[in-house]
Amino acid sequence: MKSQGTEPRRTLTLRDVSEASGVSEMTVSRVLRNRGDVSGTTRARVLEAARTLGYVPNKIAGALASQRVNLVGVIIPSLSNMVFPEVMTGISEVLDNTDLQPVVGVTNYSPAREEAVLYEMLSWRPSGVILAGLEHTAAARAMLAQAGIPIVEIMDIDGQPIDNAVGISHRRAGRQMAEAIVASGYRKIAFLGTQMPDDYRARKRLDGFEEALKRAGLALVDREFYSGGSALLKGREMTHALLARNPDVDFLYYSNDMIGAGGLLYCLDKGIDVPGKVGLAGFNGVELLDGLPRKLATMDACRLEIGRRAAQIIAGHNAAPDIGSEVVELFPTLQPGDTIRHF
Amino acid sequence: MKSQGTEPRRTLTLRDVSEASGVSEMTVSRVLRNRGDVSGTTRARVLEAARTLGYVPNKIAGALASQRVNLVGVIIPSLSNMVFPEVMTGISEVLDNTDLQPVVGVTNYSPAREEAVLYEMLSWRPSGVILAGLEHTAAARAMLAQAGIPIVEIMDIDGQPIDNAVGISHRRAGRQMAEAIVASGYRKIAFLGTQMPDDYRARKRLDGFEEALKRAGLALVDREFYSGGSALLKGREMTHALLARNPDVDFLYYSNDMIGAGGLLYCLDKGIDVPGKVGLAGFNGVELLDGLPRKLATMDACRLEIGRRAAQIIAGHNAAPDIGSEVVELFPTLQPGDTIRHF
DNA sequence: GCAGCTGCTGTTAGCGGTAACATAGCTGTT
DNA sequence: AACAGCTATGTTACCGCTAACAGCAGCTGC
Repeated sequence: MKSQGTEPRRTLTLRDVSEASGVSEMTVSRVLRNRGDVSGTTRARVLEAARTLGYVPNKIAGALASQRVNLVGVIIPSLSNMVFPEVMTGISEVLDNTDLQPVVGVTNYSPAREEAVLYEMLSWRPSGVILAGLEHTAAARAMLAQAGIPIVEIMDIDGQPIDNAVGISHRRAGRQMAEAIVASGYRKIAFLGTQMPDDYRARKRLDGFEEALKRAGLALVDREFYSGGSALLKGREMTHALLARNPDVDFLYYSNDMIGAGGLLYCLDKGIDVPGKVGLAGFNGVELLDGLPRKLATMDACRLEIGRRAAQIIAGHNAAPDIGSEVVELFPTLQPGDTIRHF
Repeated sequence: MKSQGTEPRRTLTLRDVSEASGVSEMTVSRVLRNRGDVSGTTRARVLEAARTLGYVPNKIAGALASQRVNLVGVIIPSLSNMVFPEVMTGISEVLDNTDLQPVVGVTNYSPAREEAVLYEMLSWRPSGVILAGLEHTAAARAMLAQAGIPIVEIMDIDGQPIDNAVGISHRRAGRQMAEAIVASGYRKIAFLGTQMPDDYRARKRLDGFEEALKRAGLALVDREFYSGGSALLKGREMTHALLARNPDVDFLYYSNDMIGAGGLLYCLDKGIDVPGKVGLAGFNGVELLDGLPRKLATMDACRLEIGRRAAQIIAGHNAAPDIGSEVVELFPTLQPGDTIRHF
């Protein structure tokens, strides 16, 4: 803090270490970065001096001089819904084996905020950017395209990526789920989800879902949206409202597992026969579901793997700058759980 | 990306904007930072040029020249347990009204990793650091003390802070919960929690809890620990194991709400009378609980407020550097819910 | 008419490192 | 002995921006 024990002490520089160890600043720099040949004795003396002084290198100066920044910007909509932390885990896992470091920015599903966060990040000249989704403001797209660094758009591949992309087809995922539901004999199907002006992926799932229903000669019986609040509680409330409105509904498709879990708990509370009278399904494959009394049908979104692959792309470009762009499609698997009836 | 439309284009600098708009680099710099007087016409010309070129300032150079970095390092143990995202929300909420920006680092409850993350962060010379807990490696403490920037240790105040601290007394929280439980007539009390070599706060809660039991002439009947995996599921499993071992236990105190929720679901599944035969309590006050069939007793940890106050301290020091250190103690409230019986 | 503003713009000298090149001392070779 | 070929270290010139100060109009006031 401010006025520590000894003196007013300004912050240390290479020069301080250089003077303390009797070699040039350059040599100190080399030792501290393990770059170039330095004799064992000198290295030891320098390290000793740096340690006792408590020198912490100034990466700002280093980055400016070397034109190299070991940071990777990661821009995600939210931290509080279990899905992005897992993506982060995948990213960290891979970057931990490189000299790159993730830096997180959060947009709260606001495109304007995404643009602002991106601008801020690019102004630190990172080695790459990973960001969620394919939909961005025009300005954001322009910045990304101009940045001259590898960009990976994650989660979604239904659209035109700027550079690289890693994700799943949410449209297809929605379709698959609808097909499975219809195949199990459910006919009166309803949707419950987030209000999604800016959750494009939830919208794409719904689009795919409805498309497959249509192809089967069906249509959604009803739909219910929410925003904000405890997802579990909202799931209960929405389920209650929807079933009250449509007592004959036989399947509830939720846009995410959390509200699905709320719905499941509600049905169990009310003694509703699941999956006999009503079937349920969510989306994401969150770990939370493992602890529920019954396993909710879901599709995992390959979150960990998405994080890993995205990081690998950035790391790859960092090691060998002239690789081309790529699009990696992952395929989620349907986990039927205990809430879709089997024949 | 790499080879976009037009030319090989190196990244733009102030000079490019300066040439495009016919004024000096300094004037461009002033316009872009809204610093100093610039005529309206010039300002407009510069902004126009910057916009059409797609110029993004280089904060690395700016920070080096001005010796000012608008970043605040935030170091937390984990993103995946609902508690830290909420702290982050509080921090962002406050910093959004300043020119400061949070940068997150995650330690996974490892002191060595915390030290590494801290070193990395300090090497970017942030304007302040917020980090969880009062326990750090000796080297980390030394770095923090030397950094010459405001430090805020959050979550916990049972110990000696390096500079500022904002948090609650976990020891007291544990004590309070024990007192409430004993007051409700429970006598055969067990603890279920995380294995906590490095979760000092969970340990302090348990310490306080046992201390209060002892004062009431009681002791823990049994205890059960876990690590890793789905907390909800673990809660079920541990509860099962513990109740099998001790059929006469009448209260289960969980180290966090998530495993508590698992325990609650288990008890409801098994038809165990809650809170008649067995009472339950957790810790944290997570939103998730609102959706459960019955409300788990808990104590909120003031997470949002902790984030806010910590950010305010940093912002305050940033505005007026000569403020002294402070310790802010917050007081969690006990939420009895439906899982402690009332007289 | 001129000192003394005020308002706008330019110049200079770094910030703390690192790339690239230069240099000094040693080998081992022929 | 002379020289290439090391290895270990030092020197120089920036990286892109901003603080601090300098300059120069055009006014104001007396």
